[in-house]
Amino acid sequence: MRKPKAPEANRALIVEAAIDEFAARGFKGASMDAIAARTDTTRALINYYFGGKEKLYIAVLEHVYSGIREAENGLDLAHLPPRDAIRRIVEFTFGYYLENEGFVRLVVAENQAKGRYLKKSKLMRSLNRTIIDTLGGVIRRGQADGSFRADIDPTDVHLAIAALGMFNVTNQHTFSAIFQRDMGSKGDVRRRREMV
Amino acid sequence: MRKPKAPEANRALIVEAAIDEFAARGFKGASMDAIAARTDTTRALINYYFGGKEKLYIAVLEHVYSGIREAENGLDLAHLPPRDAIRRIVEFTFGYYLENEGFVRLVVAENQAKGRYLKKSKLMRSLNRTIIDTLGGVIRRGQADGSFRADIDPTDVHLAIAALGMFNVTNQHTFSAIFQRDMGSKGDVRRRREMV
DNA sequence: TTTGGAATTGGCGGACCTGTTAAATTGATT
DNA sequence: AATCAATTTAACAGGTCCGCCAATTCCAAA
Repeated sequence: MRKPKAPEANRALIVEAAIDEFAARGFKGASMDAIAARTDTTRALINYYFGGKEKLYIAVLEHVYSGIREAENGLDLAHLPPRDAIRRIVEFTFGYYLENEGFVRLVVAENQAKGRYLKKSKLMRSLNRTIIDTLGGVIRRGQADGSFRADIDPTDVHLAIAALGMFNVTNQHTFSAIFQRDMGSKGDVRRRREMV
Repeated sequence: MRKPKAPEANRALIVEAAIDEFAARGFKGASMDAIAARTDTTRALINYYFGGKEKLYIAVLEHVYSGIREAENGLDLAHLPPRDAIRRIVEFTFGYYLENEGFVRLVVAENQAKGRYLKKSKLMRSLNRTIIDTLGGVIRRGQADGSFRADIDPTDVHLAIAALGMFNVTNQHTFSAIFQRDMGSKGDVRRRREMV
């Protein structure tokens, strides 16, 4: 009793399952068998496809980073006044992190590994220039029409947006436990997004 | 050829080494043998002291949380005007995270574990009330003398301060790698602290 | 000096986990 | 129908890691 051949579908399934597993347990903590179980395949098959745990992890990393940058490119900010454009970027980012915990937790995992695997992927550098560019464009427009101060660095702005957005996801559990707040409740989330 | 008896000194050494190891590799990733090697002891001895990996991890958690809360209590804010007091809290927190990466990375690790171990420690709840109380006190004073708005929640303020401060440490590597910034350079760090 | 409990060590057993390899199976092509 | 490459499976070998136990050593008090 064999499964029918479905390599492409399997590849996609494996990547999705791997996102969850790596996000939940980090690189070392993740188990190839666990990923195989989630996809009704075997560890050997995954190795046949991706060539090992590390290669799979890097493939996952590239997949999720591509995902968020693509979504950002679809924001269509050109016709918005600078202040509204910034607000839109903030709300989008905050929401994206919330709906894609996998991405956020992978970034955390990758930092725990000191960025070791990210550095091995050439694809990354080109990929991530775009968010700074779009942010820079909006800021320049805002400076030209007087909405924004002159001494603003796009990378700094991105840092602030990312920091406040990620914290909500990454520190959910300790924050909830320590300060008796349900970080997940709908009302609170909306309020925090507004605050950012 | 045995080592002399030095249980108290050993206990302290082991906790320090465990902070580094757990911070660097997370709960599951950390190796008891690695901790033993750093302290010139053996895995069996550590188990004799702490009763297992999980108990040791919880002891470490309580140790580092006690550390930051004690330091916060020494801030002596009563004689400062509200705005200066807030600024002092921000600068202290930012600096403490930077100098105690171990603490920050342990918080990250604990969140990856969904706060499982933190919840097992009764000590935590009482410990962490203090930071919110001191912040609340400063904010009330500021609202009374008109420096601050009325609609401010101390927990929200703490969240913002913690988020921006932690991001610098936790996302150092991915941020540096992606945006070609050396997050560690002295000048940049000072500038970012001022920004917060 | 003896003794008893605390501290310390080495080693064993069991559980996981990963990468590989040889064999079995499938589906398309001839 | 036969063939052949692409998939898929089962099993093995090597490695790491943790908790436990029995034995040994240290120290202080009697």
